[in-house]
Amino acid sequence: MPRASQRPRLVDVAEHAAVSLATASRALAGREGVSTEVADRIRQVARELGYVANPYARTLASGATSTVGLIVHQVDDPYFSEIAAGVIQLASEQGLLVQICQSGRDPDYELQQLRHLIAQRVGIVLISGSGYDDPRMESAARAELAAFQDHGGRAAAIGRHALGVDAVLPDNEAGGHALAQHLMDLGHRRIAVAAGSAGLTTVADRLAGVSSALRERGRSPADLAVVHSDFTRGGGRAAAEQILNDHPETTAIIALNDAMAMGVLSTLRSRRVPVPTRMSVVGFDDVSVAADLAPSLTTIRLPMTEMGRTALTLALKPRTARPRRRPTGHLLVVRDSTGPAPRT
Amino acid sequence: MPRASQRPRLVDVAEHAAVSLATASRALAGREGVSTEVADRIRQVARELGYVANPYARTLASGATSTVGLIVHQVDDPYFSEIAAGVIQLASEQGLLVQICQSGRDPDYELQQLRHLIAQRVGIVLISGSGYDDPRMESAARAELAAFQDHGGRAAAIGRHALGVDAVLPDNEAGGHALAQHLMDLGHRRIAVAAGSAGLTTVADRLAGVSSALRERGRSPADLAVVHSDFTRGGGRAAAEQILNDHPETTAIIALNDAMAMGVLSTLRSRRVPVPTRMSVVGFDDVSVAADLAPSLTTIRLPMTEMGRTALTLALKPRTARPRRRPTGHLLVVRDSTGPAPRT
DNA sequence: AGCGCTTACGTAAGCGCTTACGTACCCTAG
DNA sequence: CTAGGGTACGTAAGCGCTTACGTAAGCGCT
Repeated sequence: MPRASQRPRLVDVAEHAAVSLATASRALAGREGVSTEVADRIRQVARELGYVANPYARTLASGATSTVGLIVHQVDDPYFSEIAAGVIQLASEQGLLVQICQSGRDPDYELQQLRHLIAQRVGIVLISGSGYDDPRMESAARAELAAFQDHGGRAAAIGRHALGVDAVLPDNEAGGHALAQHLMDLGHRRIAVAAGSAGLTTVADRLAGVSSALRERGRSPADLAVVHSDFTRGGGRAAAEQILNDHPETTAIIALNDAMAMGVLSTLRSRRVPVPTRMSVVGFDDVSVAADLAPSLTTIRLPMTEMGRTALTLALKPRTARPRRRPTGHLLVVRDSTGPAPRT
Repeated sequence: MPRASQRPRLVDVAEHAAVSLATASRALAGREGVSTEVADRIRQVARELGYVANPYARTLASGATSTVGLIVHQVDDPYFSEIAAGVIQLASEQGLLVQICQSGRDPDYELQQLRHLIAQRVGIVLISGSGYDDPRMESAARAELAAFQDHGGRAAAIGRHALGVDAVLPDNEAGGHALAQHLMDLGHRRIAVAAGSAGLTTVADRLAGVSSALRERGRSPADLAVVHSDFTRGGGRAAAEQILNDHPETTAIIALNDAMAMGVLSTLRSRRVPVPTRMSVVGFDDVSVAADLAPSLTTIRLPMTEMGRTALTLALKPRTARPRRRPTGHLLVVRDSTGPAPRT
């Protein structure tokens, strides 16, 4: 078979520089044992020839990959695309490539994608999105990741815990707490929650924060109407419909992410419910459009892009005995979608 | 050196099936020259062992990569994230992996990313986003892609022409035309355009459509105020400010993409300019949030996700003598951001 | 002077696959 | 019964790199 590519190879560089393959390799890798003089010559030749190492050969020989696999639920969901942007930014700065996969919010498919990425020999796996309450699924993923890391891979989770790997985690509970407090401060007593799928840990955590805030003020959790749907705009619309129908006394809706909040706002608009005068709405995440909605959305800001970068940073460091947790800051951003509770 | 990975190799499969390496390879690749009986046995063994081919070794040996490189301006821009979603979907169905790069709307950096992807030996390059009017840049990219394709690579462009590769292209001119016509039908006479960077072909094309529509109705292009900024929300805000200040007679703003339209709406809201009663606004692309804005946005719908899929489909087909062009449909979607021109 | 140590480089053995080519076998035709 | 040709499989040569190990030269030391 003829050579597949016409690109210059390491031997070409070595020949031009009149050294051996090994020396050329060492020089370009910046490793010890090459005099600065020779190393400079080799680098010079490589530049002139436009030499770029073949990553396939390199990986095959060394066993060390330089590509990172990123699993998100959906890239066209702003929450995930902002995370992806952060990961890609940092990866690009580090000369790494990012292979991206969509799980479509399906735990089975996600596990399959994870296996696929590992089989493809990526060096780093980043997995984002909420975890699932399904213990079978989580332990399968955990086992897969553990085996992966035992063979020298590195993994980190974004916004997700309990996988036995390093994680960058927002304080979902505190965020939920802050939202509920904000609404209670405004005098709201009948609060409804538009929640994502019941099986998600993120949902459970954010909800727990909301409940605890109510409890602290002596409210009964029974005062809280929780409607489960899914973490999409469509899910938000559905949840809002149900809230309006089943809990007409509601004066404030906590959507557990911004996508749902957008759906909620959309339904309220079409049902001619004025926001915030008749109904306050809050979201969670602060995706970049949140500020441009009408009314602009009160929400909890998470630094998604930074979370992506941090996760990759964690994964680039050597593994520690116990998985690390990097908390992320969060911030209540008050905008125009919340206001005082209407007089009854 | 010890073996890098503990994963089963092809030799393991071959041994367990009591055949040679070559036969095992042939059987798993589904190539000729293996009796069905033996092939079945090999596949069976492979399954039992959980064998997955090492893509690095495979690529090194065969020279044929199975990863596609995708260049976008920014993944957290909904236009691009929807395209990316389409590409990733189809790639995943085909067992391909997607390596994604952000050019950050910088032609130099984009060229660099392109070179990097090619150096990384991806098999397919998809490049999206507008082209640049800079002939030096475009011809450098074109040359790079031509060389890449001559060495067996495949490339396709999304929403971008003149690169000498297959392209899936919306009819930007017709879209611009339709928007202008829609506004004129509503009685608008003083129309302003919030355009992206002047150097982009997409901007030129969409603008040309707008101008031609005006000309057909006997309007002078001088009636059209064109403000250049960039294709982001911030750019839309800036453009809107300038339009309000310098062209107060304007009753309708054509934003040349939805991101800018969102910025325009945001500025109008803060300046208390009612939409559409005092000012109509249209966008271009129909990103998924466009329908959820307040007011919902009149815009031209482009099938971004499908465009991503189509581009990959094109790239998976053998190259033709002349680059193919796949037009995409477009559709004027009338929503609440446009209305009759106010009486003067 | 001779010893060992370090330094700088070369040699060559893989990494796990694909594939050109060689070989054994069986079938059919002459 | 043998030549010719097809089929099924094995052998081995790479793909372009990394790296363990070998070697030769230079150094200081006793």
